[in-house]
This record gives sequence, C-alpha cells and structure tokens, in this order.
Amino acid sequence: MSPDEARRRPPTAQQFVLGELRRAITTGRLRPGTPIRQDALAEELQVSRVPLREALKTLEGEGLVTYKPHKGYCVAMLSLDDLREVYRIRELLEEEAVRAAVARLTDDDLHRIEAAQEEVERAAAAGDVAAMATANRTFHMTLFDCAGMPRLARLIRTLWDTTDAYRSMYYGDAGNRERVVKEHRAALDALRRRSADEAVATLNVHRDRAVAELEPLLDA
Amino acid sequence: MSPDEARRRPPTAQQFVLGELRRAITTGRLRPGTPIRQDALAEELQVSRVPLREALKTLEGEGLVTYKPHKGYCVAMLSLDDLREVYRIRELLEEEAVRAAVARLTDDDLHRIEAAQEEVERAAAAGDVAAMATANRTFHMTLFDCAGMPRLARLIRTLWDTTDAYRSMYYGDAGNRERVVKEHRAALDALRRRSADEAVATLNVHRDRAVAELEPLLDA
DNA sequence: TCTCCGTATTTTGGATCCAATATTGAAAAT
DNA sequence: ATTTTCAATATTGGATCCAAAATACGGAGA
Repeated sequence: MSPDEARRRPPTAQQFVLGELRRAITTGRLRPGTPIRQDALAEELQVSRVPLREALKTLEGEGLVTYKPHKGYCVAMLSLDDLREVYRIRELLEEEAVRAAVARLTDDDLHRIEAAQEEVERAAAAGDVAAMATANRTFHMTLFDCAGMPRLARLIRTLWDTTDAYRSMYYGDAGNRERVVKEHRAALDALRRRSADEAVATLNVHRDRAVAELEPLLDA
Repeated sequence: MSPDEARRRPPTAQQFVLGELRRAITTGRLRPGTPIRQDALAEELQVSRVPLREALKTLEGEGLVTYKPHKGYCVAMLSLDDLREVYRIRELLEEEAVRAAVARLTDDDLHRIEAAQEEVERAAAAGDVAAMATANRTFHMTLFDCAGMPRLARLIRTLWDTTDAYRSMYYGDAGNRERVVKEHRAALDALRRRSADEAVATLNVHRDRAVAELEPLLDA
C-alpha cells in the first residue's frame, strides 16, 4: 500500500469497512437485495468479522442494509412506496434546511457552493458518473450545512444514503446529467439573490424530476 | 429467572442489551455525559463485550450515545441548541404524520389512541412517572403509525429517543402531568372530528410546552 | 512548585475460537 | 411422485484472548 493510501486509511478497521461498504453499495457493486455473507466479505476486506459486523450495524441504522436476527444482513431494497416516502420526508427537511441556510448564507458559503457546481459541470461534461454523484452531493450538502442545524443535516444525509444505490444508475444518462446542471444553475441564481422561496421551489422541482426518473428503475 | 422473563428475553444478547441500555438511559440510571465502561457494563449485564458493542453502535445511530474512535462511548448530552433543533425537526415531521394519519384514521385507530389516553390518565393520577412516559409515548406513536409512513414514524421515534433521558424528569412534576392530560384530551377531540388543522395546532402547543419546561433542565 | 517526559495501567479495537440457529439435501414413509 | 423427517452443512451470535491506543501516574529537571 502506498503511503498516501496508508495516510488516508481510517484509524479503525470498522471505519475502513464502513467506507468500503458504502462505496460498494452506492456504486452498485453490492446490489439491493443481496444477502451479505460475513465470512466472505471479511476475508475480501482483510479484516475479521467483528469490525465488519459493527460497520453493518451502523449501516443498518442508516437504512442501507436490513437485519434479521440469526438470518443476517441484506443490502436494503426500496419499494416504490419507500422511495416516495423518503423523497417526501426529504422535501420537508430540505425546505427547512434551505430556508435556514439562506438566512445565514455568507459570500464565502456561496463560493463553496459555486465551486461544487463547477465540479458538477466538469463531471457532467466528462460523463464521469461517480464524480457526478459525489459532486452533486457536495453541492447540496454544502448548502444544507450552512443552515447551522447539524442534526437536520445529518438526517438529510442519511436519507440521501438510502437512495444512493439507485442514484448512480440515474447519472448514467447524459440527458439527466445535463438537466441536473441546469437545475443547479437555477438554484444557485436564487441563492445569489438570497431568495429562499425561489431556492426552495427550484430545488423541489429538481427533486421531483429525480424521483420521477428513479421510479421506473425501481419497478425492476 | 422466571419462565415469564425467559420468554420475554429477546433471542439475541445484543437485543437484550439494547433494551436494557435504552431503559437505563431513559430512566436516568445512566446520566447524559457519563462515559460507558464496556468491561464493567458487560459484566453487569452478564454478556461479553461483543454484543454490548453492537448494541452501542445501534444507539449511536439513534443519537443516544456518542462515539469517538479509541475513546469509546458516552451517553449523549444535549445542548440547548440540540434540544431546540430536535423539537423543530419533530414539528416538521409530526405535522406531516398527523395530517397523513387523520386522512386515514379509522374508528378502530381512534379506539386504540383513546385506550392509550386512559392509560396516561391512570398513570398521571397515580403519579407513576415511568408508566406516564411509556403511555404518553404510546399515545403519540399510535397516532403517528396510522399515517402509513413507516420510515417517517421511525424517524420520529428516533427523535423522541434522543430526549427521553430528560423527559422522565419532566413527568416528576404533578402540574406537568395534569397539563399533559388536558392537552391530550384536546388533541383527541380534534382527532374525533377528523380536523387535521386543529390536531396539528393542539399538538404543536403540547410540544412547545414540553420544550419550554425542558429547557431549564438542560442548563444544569 | 510547576512542567515535561517516560512508564504503568486502563480501556478500547480486533482476531480467533466455539456455540447456537438456520438452511440444505437426502432418505424414508405415505 | 409427494411430503415429511432427520441429519449434515453453512452461517450467524457470542466469549475469550491478544494487540493497540489512550489515560494516569510518578519521577526528573528547571
């Protein structure tokens, strides 16, 4: 392992495993519904089952995996109802976050969001699905973090995690990527004018488009 | 151990520990801020540290304990800002839940909520703080569950858990208990008339009163 | 007396081993 | 042929043991 990797590697095995599992799920390497064989996964990640199980417990709390006693863990599978419910809850919480954020938004905050958007546009143009997903997330979370409501931001993050497994498929389509870029620009425009109402409205449209695109993917 | 206890005892040690820890925290036996010594706790509960740590991971996800790598777990301590944030989020989510619930409320649902209220009144009259806490929770959660939004209900439950450690103090006061009974009656009245607006309004008042009473307790 | 440093102790993190439960498959009975 | 039962196997749950990190403590130096 390179020194760089060694430096980045988390201080505990469970955190390392947690990161790996999250990536595996969000990138689709572990597909929804897949049962998780602890022994095999532990060996693959070169750790024992103990830290693996603690990481899985964390993911269970976040809703990324499900757990049944004596049966084990599965990558969580979202029903259509689940998807709609998650997005409805996101709508409620994100509106609150955006309003609080706009009320406190500094120029520096705005610059950070703009920087994230530049990254989004770069990834969209390059067709880099993974970079697109992370940059998009940064764009939104940077805004939400400006609300100064850490628990709210954490809840929203968890809700995003829930659908991450499906979002990567979504960015595979060039049309979707282009649309996301445009909608972000509209939101940024509202933010620059410190218009909470417009920001909320544009982001609601943004979210509704996403769920509309995601729904067909879940039928299969 | 009696056969009855044996039957009730969960099928896995981690679930047993989880329940015990939750009780210990909500009843105040484990006070906010206290560090959790895994060895001592494990011995006290007659299990090894493995299931204890998995239970703690679950509680961490729920925000009842905090965790720092190589430092361990502490019973979570709420700042005043945290308290206000939690209650603000609850306001958002519970309004949604109540509106959805009222729209679907059957007579049978209503009977179950009324039954919970009878239990609340019994506990309030008897001055039984623990019974009061659980009955009150049943009253509200029964309503929220009627919304048919399981993820929303789960989120709300988690938010309640966060402040449970403080709520038990709150019911120690007879005046608070009496007020809760009255406010519940008002909410029930609104529910019987299927008035979502009034139900939301009365429950908002109910919640605001609670946070107002809780705030002084957190200063210390 | 105070600070700094190094060692001893405590506490957490992780690996291995064993136990308990669930699943699978094959044989026997209908 | 179908179903049921029981044993073999796979998989999870938990206990013990060891390693690593953090904390506490005591002594040396200023």
